[in-house]
Amino acid sequence: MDAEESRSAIAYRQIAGYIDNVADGARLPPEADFAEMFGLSRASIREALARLRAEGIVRSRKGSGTFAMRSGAPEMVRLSAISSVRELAQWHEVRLALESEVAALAADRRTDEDLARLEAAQEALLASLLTGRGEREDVAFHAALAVCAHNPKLSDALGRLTSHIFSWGNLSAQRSVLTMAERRELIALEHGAIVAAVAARDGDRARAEMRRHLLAGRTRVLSDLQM
Amino acid sequence: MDAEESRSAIAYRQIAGYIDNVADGARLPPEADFAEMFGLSRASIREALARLRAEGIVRSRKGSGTFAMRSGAPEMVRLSAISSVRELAQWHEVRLALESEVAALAADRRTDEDLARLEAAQEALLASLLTGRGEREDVAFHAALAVCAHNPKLSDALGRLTSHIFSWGNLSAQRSVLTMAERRELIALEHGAIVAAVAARDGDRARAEMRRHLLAGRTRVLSDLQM
DNA sequence: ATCGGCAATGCTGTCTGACAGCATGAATTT
DNA sequence: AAATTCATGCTGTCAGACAGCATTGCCGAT
Repeated sequence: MDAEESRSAIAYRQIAGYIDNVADGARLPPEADFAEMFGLSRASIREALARLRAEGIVRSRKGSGTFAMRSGAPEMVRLSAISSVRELAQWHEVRLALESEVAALAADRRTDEDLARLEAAQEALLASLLTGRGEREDVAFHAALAVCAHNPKLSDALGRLTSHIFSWGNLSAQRSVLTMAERRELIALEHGAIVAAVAARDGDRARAEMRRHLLAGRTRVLSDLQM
Repeated sequence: MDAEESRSAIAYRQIAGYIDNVADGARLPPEADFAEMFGLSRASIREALARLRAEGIVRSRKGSGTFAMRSGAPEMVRLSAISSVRELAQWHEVRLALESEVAALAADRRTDEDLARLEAAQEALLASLLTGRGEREDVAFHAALAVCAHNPKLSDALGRLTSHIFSWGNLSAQRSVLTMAERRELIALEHGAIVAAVAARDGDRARAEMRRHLLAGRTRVLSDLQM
């Protein structure tokens, strides 16, 4: 089910959960206690705390202790590093939410020029899949769709999120269970359905097709990871 | 007066400087080499690397090495001050995307305790609407719903976004075209439909009801603004 | 009794040494 | 030449130890 989560990731999750049930500014248990609590070494605890420190969730003072900083109210949503399959799945759900809305808005608001650019992006993607993995062209397709939605905030957030998720996949082993031909056919089909819905200005259908596309992609990725 | 810089801070500065002079995606020297270079222990190097990992500047792969990720966007999106109705509408669309997905996931994944908390939040909201504007309770209701979705990334992003939007529009509720009684009735109706869908574990209906709720709210706010 | 200093204790920061397990490239075999 | 095995390098993790800062609480001086 869950591909082995690293020990420091376990520590991170546990400590984050601990902080959720604690007052703002409260002092956390010593690292040694956390280590004993979770059955991990102090090194793993420190690894997790280093991440929490970097995220502003926690603050450590030498000789004094580590303190929860829940009111660290950053004015932005941070894309913290993805360190487990679980986190990848969570970000993927955020992407699904944004991208399906983008598809619907794109169908409602697209101009004819928008549609032309979208179709061009789709053709470029299919062409590049004959020779390479077409990863960049896939991103370009989704970017072209985002433009159609005419909502800069939404497309900006989605763009950063997508590249964040892709950067994880870049460094992980790219061993797909699909052949290039199968992959190309699937993308042609799924993207094609989205383009058709956008062309028909059918927002609900565009949303549904995008959901199908992303959910299918998630299934493919997860089955790859379980090989 | 030099407040002694911690060793891990030195390591962080040095490694960050090293990364600046290196290509994107390049492989960094092994931790042991960094340690020898800077005259520090591997523990301090790892402490610095943990921070760089959390910031998305580097990524480590077990058995392979640590790699520079200069293009890693550290933040999802900056919630800059809303300075126009157009921007408000754009953020509202982002919220709509996230919140409707949250509603669907909440219906799929809620536990019985989640549901109890959600219903309690709804009752608290209705009670507070008898005396005040119930703004804080409204936020609490949506927060309770976000908990049901069991996706920290998604609920965190949504929470920040919602408070951002609310910080702008807190005056809109004051000069509303609706009487308090009308407002209460509408919220009872719309929230009640969402709660019912979550209780029935009907994700699609929860999504639809949330969309309706937010779209109705947008219409109300915009009509207020045009008064 | 109050206040100032002082020792004891607890905690984080850092160091050292070691080992497991994954990834990669080289050597070897077919 | 291709496939397989093997050797090596690197990160992740563990264990134990010590330095130095903060805080607590005791003790003595006034």
